[in-house]
Amino acid sequence: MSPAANFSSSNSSSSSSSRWCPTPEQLMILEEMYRAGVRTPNASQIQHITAQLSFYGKIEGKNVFYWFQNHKARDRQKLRRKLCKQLQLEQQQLYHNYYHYRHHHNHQPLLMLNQQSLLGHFDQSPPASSLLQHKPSCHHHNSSPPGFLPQVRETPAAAEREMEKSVMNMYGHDWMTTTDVGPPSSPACCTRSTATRPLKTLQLFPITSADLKAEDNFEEGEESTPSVPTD
Amino acid sequence: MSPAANFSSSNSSSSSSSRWCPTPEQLMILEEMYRAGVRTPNASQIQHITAQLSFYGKIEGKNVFYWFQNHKARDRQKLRRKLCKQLQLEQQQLYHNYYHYRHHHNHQPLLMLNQQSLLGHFDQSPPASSLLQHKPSCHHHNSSPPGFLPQVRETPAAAEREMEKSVMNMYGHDWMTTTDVGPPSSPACCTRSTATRPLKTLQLFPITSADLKAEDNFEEGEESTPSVPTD
DNA sequence: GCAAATTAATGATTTATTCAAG
DNA sequence: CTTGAATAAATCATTAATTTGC
Repeated sequence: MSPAANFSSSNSSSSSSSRWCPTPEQLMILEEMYRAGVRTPNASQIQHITAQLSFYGKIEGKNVFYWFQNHKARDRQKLRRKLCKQLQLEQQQLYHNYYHYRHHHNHQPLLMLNQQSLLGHFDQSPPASSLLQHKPSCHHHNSSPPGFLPQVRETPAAAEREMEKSVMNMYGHDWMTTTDVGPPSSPACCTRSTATRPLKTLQLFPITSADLKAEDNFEEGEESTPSVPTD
Repeated sequence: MSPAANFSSSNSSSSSSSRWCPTPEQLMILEEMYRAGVRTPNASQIQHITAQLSFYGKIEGKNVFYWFQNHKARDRQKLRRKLCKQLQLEQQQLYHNYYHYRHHHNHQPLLMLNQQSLLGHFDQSPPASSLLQHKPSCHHHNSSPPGFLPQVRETPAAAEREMEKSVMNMYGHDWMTTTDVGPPSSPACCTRSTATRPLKTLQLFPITSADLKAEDNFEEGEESTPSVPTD
């Protein structure tokens, strides 16, 4: 019966599965609703939702209820942690970047560009583990409380200020107009016109949240994607 | 495709080119990074990337920023469209099955499960006819919510409050005991084997990390814990 | 073959949401 | 309840592909 509706509910007969296992369709719809604004549906809403979702697989009202509860909570949690991590990473990387930038001045055979190091400095390896030892609520400090930059002990005050600034104007679009890094010395191997380059000193850039994605995991879906372990 | 090694004019001498045109090398590197997991680089990361890419042609931080933004968005868009399509197809098939199963020649307004109507379904029953229209749009929200959906376009806070209240009602457990909203005869939900009789003292069933969302880490339960008060 | 015209991609802006801090 | 921070979604705009008439 209903081959089309053959969601792979792995618990048809096993009867051992004690918990609901949302089918992709259910999950997608739930997320869609969440995105649309549903946060804590009331009883009748839950009934509706459950009725609808039941077409895609076994489901009960409580599942829906809990799903929204959990999703909301985890969303919040995720965001909070993201902010924390981002700050720490940023501080750390700032130092690294400076170092790297100074250190990197050699020519690479076109297309070779040591992405390795670049990526290495980026999200791939979240050494945050060591930084985030204290899992408890990482208080974000908008204005950097005087005792919260333990990892940056090496970062000069200048860097700190830089960061502050860059973090500051994200949508002021200030960084956009003045942005332009001065390339070491372009070997002019560029295939494009690449006329002139203002060669300005680097300026502010948009702070764009953590790089380590913990939020798009839904769509990224790839088998071998690094997709950082989140934590 | 696109030898890309040709003078593409456009930007001859002055800055006539109004927008950045990535060189193949730059593009390649960017894509490599994206593949490697970089999604939303922060200020310092953008600095770094820009510095590196400037080796291959003129580029500014904002270009890098925008590139990642767009790439990510369009990637997601693509995937979403795919999912929608699939979902709709399944719905159609479901409907078809059901249609044949029950009324060989009658249009039955069975629960239609298209996202939009789903969202709107809280309010009123949507026209089932649209189900067979096979509309590939599947656009999320925007346009205008068909039904009402508490806060799709209204004051989120207000709606939130509304829902908060409803949560209280929830705890009446009424909906929980009612659980399993039996679909007409859902061709696929004949799995009422285990949960036919909802227990009053239900255990908590957090969303299980099905396949899409990899919620591997549940650290602090925080408010996510349903904790059904039981009054 | 080649440009004008048309369409598809994609860079750049704007707008709407979301959560949390004050 | 308001506001700040930071997107992600939607949209605008320009460049590259392509189609088409000559």
